[in-house]
Amino acid sequence: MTTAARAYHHGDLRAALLDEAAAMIAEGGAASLTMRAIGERLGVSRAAAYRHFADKTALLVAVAGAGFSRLGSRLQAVDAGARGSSLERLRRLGAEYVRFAVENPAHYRLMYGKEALTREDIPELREAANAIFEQMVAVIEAHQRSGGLKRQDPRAQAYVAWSAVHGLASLWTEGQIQATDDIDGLIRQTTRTLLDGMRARRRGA
Amino acid sequence: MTTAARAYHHGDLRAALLDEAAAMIAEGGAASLTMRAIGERLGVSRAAAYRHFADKTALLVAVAGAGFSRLGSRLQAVDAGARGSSLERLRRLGAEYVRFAVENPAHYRLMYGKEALTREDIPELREAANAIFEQMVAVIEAHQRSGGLKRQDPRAQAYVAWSAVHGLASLWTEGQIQATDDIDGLIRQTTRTLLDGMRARRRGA
DNA sequence: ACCCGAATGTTGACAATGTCAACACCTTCG
DNA sequence: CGAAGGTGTTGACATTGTCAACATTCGGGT
Repeated sequence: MTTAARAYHHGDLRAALLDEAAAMIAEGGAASLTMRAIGERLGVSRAAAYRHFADKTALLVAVAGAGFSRLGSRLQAVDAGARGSSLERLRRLGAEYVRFAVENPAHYRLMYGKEALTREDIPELREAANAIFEQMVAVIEAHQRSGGLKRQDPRAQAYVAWSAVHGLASLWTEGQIQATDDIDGLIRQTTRTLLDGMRARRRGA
Repeated sequence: MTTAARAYHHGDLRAALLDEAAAMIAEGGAASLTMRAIGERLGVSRAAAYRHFADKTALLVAVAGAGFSRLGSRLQAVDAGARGSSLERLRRLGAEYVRFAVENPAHYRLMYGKEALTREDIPELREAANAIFEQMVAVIEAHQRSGGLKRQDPRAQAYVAWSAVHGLASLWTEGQIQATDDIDGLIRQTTRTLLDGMRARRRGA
């Protein structure tokens, strides 16, 4: 069966490829991942990977997909174990998003940067990214209902929120933010500013 | 002299290369730009470009650099011709930033996405990106003084603002935002929300 | 236990690409 | 006008993604 865990020649090449690919990307960026090199590192031949992935893009897509899963899980975990005020819970969620990127910069870049992959639309990744987005929409809708947030189109508001956290994550992973800066402080300030602009108010605009 | 406009064999290959490279990137992404293809399109041989750029990366860096210049000019122009309230002027500035990205998606990706280039740090681009950032810092400082914005570390506040606009720009250029969405509305909502979170208030935080 | 088809893995080969070296051409300047 | 250097060309090579042909191993049916 094509499912997954098997023990043939190598043991479980497919899983090993995913792991190694992620490792190589983390070490030297997506560019350093070559089909020949990954084979060598795993002690198989250059073409071995083609028995498990149609081409290099497919491998990268799979790695990115795994990243989306992990990110989704982390967000869900934080949301589940949330306590404190509505806004503070939201803030933690945003912070967790950025933290994922900070901890897995190369992986995050792969997930959201088309450049490494082909320029074609890859449905699998679009769906994975979309799932993350829908997660955000749902949370925001909930907090709108509970009165913490302004009542606006939840999708639009989710895009705004996503922009803020993705922007910070992206700037960081691209090395645009001076390394000397205090990223945790920045995460805090970004999420706070964002939510301050999104929260429901009694008076003025 | 190595300066610029000359009229040798080709005319002005260097400039032509920059133009054509930008065009190719806009058409088919950075991946579609190959040294051989650009030569062919310009009617020169594959190695001709090497008389003007050390390698492919150098060409890409130059193109990206030109992008930073254009972006800087646009921001400056908007800032110069600003009218309206302090916050509205800032908002327009942010909107212009995103609009640049929306109008030049591939170019913007090249400018801020390391992936297309080598993973090494390219001082020239770091400086160019930094110049844009400093521009933001200066504007934000000014608006803090004039009382429109909260008084916080201007650099940190600039990072927050940059995150918001870059995030939106980035999500858009990466195709993460459904094409059916109203990008102008989104730009407006994002910049408004951001500034609402950044602005000085009379009462409670 | 044995055989067969499918699943895996290997090697050889090819095309595309970045890049360098050797060579040719044109311009400018003394 | 001739030398020097700037500019462009061609030939060649290493790297890489990928496919085809071939080899090996696993699992199941007899």
